[in-house]
Amino acid sequence: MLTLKFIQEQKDEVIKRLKVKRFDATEIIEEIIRLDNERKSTQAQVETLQAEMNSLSKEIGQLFKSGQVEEANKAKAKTGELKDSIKELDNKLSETTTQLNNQLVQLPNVPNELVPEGKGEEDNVEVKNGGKIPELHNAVPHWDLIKQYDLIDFELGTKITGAGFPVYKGKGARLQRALINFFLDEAVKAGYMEVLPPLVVNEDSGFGTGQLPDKEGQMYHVTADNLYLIPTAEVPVTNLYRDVILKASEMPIKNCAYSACFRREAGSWGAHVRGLNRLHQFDKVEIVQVAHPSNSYEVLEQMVAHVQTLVEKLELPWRILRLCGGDISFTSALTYDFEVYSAAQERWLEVSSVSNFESYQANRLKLRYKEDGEKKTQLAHTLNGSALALPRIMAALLENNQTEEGIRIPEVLVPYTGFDIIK
RNA sequence: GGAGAGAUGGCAGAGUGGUCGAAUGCGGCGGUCUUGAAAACCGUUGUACCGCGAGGUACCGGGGGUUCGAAUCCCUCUCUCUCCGCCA
Repeated sequence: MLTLKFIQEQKDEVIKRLKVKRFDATEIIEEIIRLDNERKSTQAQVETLQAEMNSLSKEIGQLFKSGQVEEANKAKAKTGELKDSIKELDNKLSETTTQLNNQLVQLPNVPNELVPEGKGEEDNVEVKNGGKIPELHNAVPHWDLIKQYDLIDFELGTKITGAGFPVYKGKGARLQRALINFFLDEAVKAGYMEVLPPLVVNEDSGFGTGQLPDKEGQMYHVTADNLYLIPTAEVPVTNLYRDVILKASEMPIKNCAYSACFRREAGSWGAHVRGLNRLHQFDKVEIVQVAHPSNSYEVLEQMVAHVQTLVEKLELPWRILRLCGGDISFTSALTYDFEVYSAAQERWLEVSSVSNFESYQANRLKLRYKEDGEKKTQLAHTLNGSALALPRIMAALLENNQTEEGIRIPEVLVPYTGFDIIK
């Protein structure tokens, strides 16, 4: 969430920039400022009374100690009223604070200046592309290829779990594992430290990265223990740094993680979400960085560059989009999406999303740093990106590399798969 | 799942109703000494909020209560450890 200081000091700027996200913040900001001011004055009152109470209590203690019991009892009588006022004001204070927080979490992150105006996907701006779109005739879509070569079984998944939970089999499973290992190895080579996090997180973690309180419905909730299945490794990995004060010299922190990801995603199930295009459970390798505010945008560029090397090595046609205000997420300040071209579906598939959250998550996480020798703490910046999400990569690889003989495996993956063609 | 013990500052660990934001040790930082380092010695060392400032307030796992006053007493939740059971 945004800091109160920022909102108070740059109110008009916040309203203006949130318009790019198509969010009218005028009212909510007025309310936040009103509540914050109320909070401050109530707090001042409470603290004055508490100070009074503290000194009175000390006096009573002294009186008892010196045996002046009567005096002490007299003084005691005075505290009752004070106590009541403190209690009353204290209740008001916590009520105001709760209301303030409720408003604050509803305010999205302000977008960076680079974020273009726009309503939705169609207004995203292509910033770069590469690779070659293969020319295939009668290309078979991946949902048919996986049946033909017996790589993934959706019906079996439906039988044991439900729709959107595929079962990978034989070379399909092996290819999946190859991609995971390839992505992890590449990330480690690029300086990211690998972590293998829990796939289930608590409420605090969900709040820290911004999934809770509002996007509850998108996660699977283990109600018996009040835990959530992670929608992305971003959640557990970023939360490793919750309530942490770093030294400036420790940044940037670079972590990567493979995880299964779980999404309830109550969307439609038409042609565009067929096969591997949208699943309830899928695999992903995520890269996460905690960076100094002064260079977090350079870090973002590096992360984008890293993802680019992946799609290039996989020989997939790719393009990078800068998300417009209407398509960028609630918590992000700037996001680049990677898409790869899927030759049989004849459309671009999103396979990565790389974002700078600036201090928006850090403020929720209480993730701070100190400059060398400085006493005051400042909020760090957090970033993350998919590197990469597997299912659509798999879809594109299968569709783009289909030949008369079978499905050709890109060279970089052969050491991982142990085969160079699926027949 | 059953029984017991516990949760205090970066770490270890004292404190069982007032003078305790909290002893002491270690670690960190600064200094003295030294050509430099080590050792020794001296000093310093939590976070947040309010306030221009002086200063004030809160925090001893979380929440609630008792009391003029709570790290300390009571209730409750969470977590950790030990033993037993079960188990990949």
